[in-house]
Amino acid sequence: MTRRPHTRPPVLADVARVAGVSVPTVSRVLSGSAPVSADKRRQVLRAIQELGYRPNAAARALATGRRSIISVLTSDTTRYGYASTIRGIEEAARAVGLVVALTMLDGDDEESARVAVDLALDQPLAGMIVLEFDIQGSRALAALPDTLPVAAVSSAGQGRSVPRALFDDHAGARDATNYLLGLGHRTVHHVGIPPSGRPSGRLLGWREALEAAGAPVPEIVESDGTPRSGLQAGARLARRGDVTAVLCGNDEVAFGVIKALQDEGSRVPEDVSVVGFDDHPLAEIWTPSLTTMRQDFAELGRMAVDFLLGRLAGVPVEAPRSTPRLVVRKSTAPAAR
Amino acid sequence: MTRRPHTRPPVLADVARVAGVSVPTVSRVLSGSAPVSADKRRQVLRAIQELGYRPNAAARALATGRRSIISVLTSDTTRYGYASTIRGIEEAARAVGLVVALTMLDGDDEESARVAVDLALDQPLAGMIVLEFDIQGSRALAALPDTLPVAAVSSAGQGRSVPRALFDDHAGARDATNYLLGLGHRTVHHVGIPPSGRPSGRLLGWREALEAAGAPVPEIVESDGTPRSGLQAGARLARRGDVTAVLCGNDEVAFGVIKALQDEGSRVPEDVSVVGFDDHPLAEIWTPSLTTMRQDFAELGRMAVDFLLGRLAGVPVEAPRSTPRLVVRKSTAPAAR
DNA sequence: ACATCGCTTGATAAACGCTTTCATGGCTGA
DNA sequence: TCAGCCATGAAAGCGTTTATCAAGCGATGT
Repeated sequence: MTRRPHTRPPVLADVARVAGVSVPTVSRVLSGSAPVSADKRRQVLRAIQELGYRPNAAARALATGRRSIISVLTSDTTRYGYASTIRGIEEAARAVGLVVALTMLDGDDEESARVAVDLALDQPLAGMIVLEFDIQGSRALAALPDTLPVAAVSSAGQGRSVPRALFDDHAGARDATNYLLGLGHRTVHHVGIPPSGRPSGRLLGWREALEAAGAPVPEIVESDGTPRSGLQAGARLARRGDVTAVLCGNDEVAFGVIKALQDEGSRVPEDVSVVGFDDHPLAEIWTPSLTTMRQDFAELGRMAVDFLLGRLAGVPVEAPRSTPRLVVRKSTAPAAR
Repeated sequence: MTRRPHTRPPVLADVARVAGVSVPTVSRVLSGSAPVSADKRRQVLRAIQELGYRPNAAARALATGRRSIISVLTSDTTRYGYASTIRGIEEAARAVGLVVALTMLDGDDEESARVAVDLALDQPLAGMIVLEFDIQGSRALAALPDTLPVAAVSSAGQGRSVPRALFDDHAGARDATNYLLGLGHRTVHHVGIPPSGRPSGRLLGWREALEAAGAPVPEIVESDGTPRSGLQAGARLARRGDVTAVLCGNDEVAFGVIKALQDEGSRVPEDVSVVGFDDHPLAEIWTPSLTTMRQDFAELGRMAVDFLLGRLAGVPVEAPRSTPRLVVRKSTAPAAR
């Protein structure tokens, strides 16, 4: 049982009284905004120590007008890409003394986007970062008032209304597809994940590469981005019979696809090559280890913060961009002849 | 290029002026704390709409003394257990109109714990939840002032100084070990993950079950909780030669252990049974699918919030407790004779 | 019918805890 | 002795909420 102190917490005036100085003097010691003589400073510090004084954040925010919260809006916090981006944002924010507030967007109608946004805006925000990896993110972006500094983290080629830190999954998907074509596969199938609005960059890059190579463009197999949906997608691919190469929208889906293919008797990579997207921590110890497009999400999150802060400071910053890199492992092989 | 409005945001006084009423009247419309005539109310609402007014959270917090932020301290945001717990916390907090602030504890010395705690305390906090899954969490807990309402999420059997929402991994590990012994295994090896202080509940439950059954207690193999470290642990186990059953500290480690065992020529489950902990989303599609102790982290997070809120309201709430449940899949089998 | 009372509604003012501007008084240095 | 500097304190905000007060107005009692 911890003692619940019913006495109100000490305030600046208490410190001043105990130290025998005026309120502004204490404030100056705290902020260093003006010189204070050595012994007064010492007395003040001692009083602070003694009383266990902590500045009231609300009062400080009100007086200074400085905001110290970055709000992050996201539809998910557990999946790899999301969680890593959030980690990057938090690290960068913490490095400059800002705190990250997290609000989930659950429900993909506009009403719930509005509710979530309202909740987030109830805080005194320095700025906001929206993870626009999916439709929920886009909805939230649309529901934001334009008076607030916002940065989105999203796939290149989305709308241009809001400043964005971009990951170029368009180029990434093109590279991955070309890699598979280069292995001799006649074409490449695609397991899509839910896009944030228009067709995803991954889809576009994939299609572009196929068309450029004169390869047929197969029908897309949809998934919701989870391993379980990958399982279903894999089963459908296995039934087609003519599939030799698959590009998946993310690694979690790729895991499911591989599993389903194996369950249906296809060997990976001997019969079917599979490429993922993101480089999930388990990709390298999957069986077979997964060839994937590595995406540095944490870096992306950090870039988003720097970008937002730069804009806040009035410095014109170019929208940062991160391009995924191919990591070749054991889930891909030259086409069988 | 979005228009950057250099005009300061509208305040209550602006609304009052536009609506032609006094400031407190606007406030009353907003909070409903006192009746306001119908047409004044209408005018006020129209003015709010027109100006795009948003109450200043800092001012409101200062005036009311109400705090709307729950701070979450955690050493990790990406791993499954952590991320899921955070999700549960966020959901429960949002349901009651609170916002979650996330601060990472990175560095396991006391100094960095103090820095992180200070940053978090710079906000006007309703309360704090510490994820005490590891030593960083314990450090942070120790660095907290005792004037703040705190709840920890931790393993049963840890210290009692702070109110905690508990997950009973002690009982879970005992159950898992008994299950393996029941399959006829002579003993069960354990791959540990970093504890939060004293020996982890998982370790204790495991040892307790072995001793109760009169089985030998093998030396523990350590890991850091990542798949990669599981790989090393698995390799070491494979070299021992006499291992037929392994209880892993979490699923990520179990994945690595299985992979390494397979690489070394052991079959799972025919030669070695492996049990994980947590029920990671990939556990069911691993090859072989992973038998594990399912832990409902999201529920645990929700319980922690309810617990904290109950204590804040002065209602004496019993510390909630969640016990993991065995999920049998294909990574375990009766001992070979 | 008139003064009185109670009730609704609006306004004035104080408070929340801090920062910041400005004025003041004591020093220093020439 | 006086200009100039420094440390310090008094006071005015920051944008809300809330208590207190005053005014308006219909209803009531005689």
